[in-house]
Amino acid sequence: AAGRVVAHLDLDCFYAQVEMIRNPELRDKPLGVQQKNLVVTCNYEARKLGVKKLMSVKDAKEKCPQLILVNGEDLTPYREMSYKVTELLGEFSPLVERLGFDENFVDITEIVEKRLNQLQQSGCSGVRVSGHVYNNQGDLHDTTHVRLVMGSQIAEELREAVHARLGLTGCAGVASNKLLSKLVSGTFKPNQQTLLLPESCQDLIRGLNHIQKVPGIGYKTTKRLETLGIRNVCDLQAFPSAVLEKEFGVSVAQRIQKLSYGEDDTPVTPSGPPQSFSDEDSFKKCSSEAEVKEKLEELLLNLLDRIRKDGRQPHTVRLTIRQFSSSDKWLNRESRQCPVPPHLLPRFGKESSNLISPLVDILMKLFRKMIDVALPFHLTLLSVCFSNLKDLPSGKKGSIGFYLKQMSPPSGSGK
DNA sequence: TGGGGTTAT
DNA sequence: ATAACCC
Repeated sequence: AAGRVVAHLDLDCFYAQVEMIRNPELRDKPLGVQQKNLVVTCNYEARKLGVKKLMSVKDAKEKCPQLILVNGEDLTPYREMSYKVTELLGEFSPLVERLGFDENFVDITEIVEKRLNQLQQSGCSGVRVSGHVYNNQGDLHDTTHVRLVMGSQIAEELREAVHARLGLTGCAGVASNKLLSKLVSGTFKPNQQTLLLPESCQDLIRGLNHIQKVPGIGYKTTKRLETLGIRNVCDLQAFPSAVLEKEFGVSVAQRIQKLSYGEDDTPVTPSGPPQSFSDEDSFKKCSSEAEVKEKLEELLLNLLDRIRKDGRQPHTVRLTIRQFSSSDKWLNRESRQCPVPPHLLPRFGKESSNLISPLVDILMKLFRKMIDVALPFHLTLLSVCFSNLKDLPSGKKGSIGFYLKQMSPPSGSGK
């Protein structure tokens, strides 16, 4: 087996791009997408003027008084466009894995092999690289690189297709695994692509000056690594594996140490349709049962609509809350879940009106498992999640379609 | 600090 | 059910 060829696609400031498509007047103006008190992303016009991702609205307006803000708390337009991108990529290869709404991995090994065979039969030679090459190291004519170089051409075609069919621009990285493709995709930033050849792998990974930049090493792990005196990728590479295993357990220790060498053997796993549907809202204060009920009804209305369009039945409901706490930073979420009563399941295909009140009752029971309503409480977030999604028990063979593709139901002939 | 997602334990 | 990770 010769290695894989993986492309990572990362759309440029995705929410802002979607908003500019929805309203082209915003095209050439500095635009930010706002959720509550945050500018969660912004277009490049705004970035030129000093606006950054996740900047507070206050700071952003100080930096850039002309900034136009659109509310992005309802993710529906972004979610829909996101799945269109994933579906489009699925036309090239069945191996497409989503990461958030704006990133996709595509395993393009099979496409490369097919083209390689055609190329060999037609006797052509010389394969041109598309886009940048990281560090410009390595011999592009080296036959050991031909598959990756062809991968760069395919990545170009993926980006072209996304632009031509959906009007979106983005970056791509091509490398021999997911980790490296993702790391390299960000090297040239808007709307460009970069190929990583094996010679430059160590430069790429060791060039990360903080370990938290390594995808898979998050906040908690970084803190614990720092306790061990590990601050950068080189430290982690050189650290004794036995000691690391004692701190993190064998599984985590081996995984993160391999990551530090740029090694990642996890396959590109097709995401398929979503595993869960959730809707949440945050607020300054919610302190009565009546308010909770109101909020839950709103969340449910949105969710039931999405589930109806999906067509599957959720067998589990979960309620998540965040309680106000002055000191605690971010860890303060609790949840309770329970099965959806089987007699409610058939109602999921239809109008939400018969489902909403029994579900609110269930959610309020879950709520009372966490909160003693006889005492004062102060919530800052409510979230409802449906999971454990199952296909409808249908007598017919064959599973449901791909992703959220909705075909209009067959007209007439309702028996 | 938003409003989502996933997998592992 | 929580904890970690990702965007």
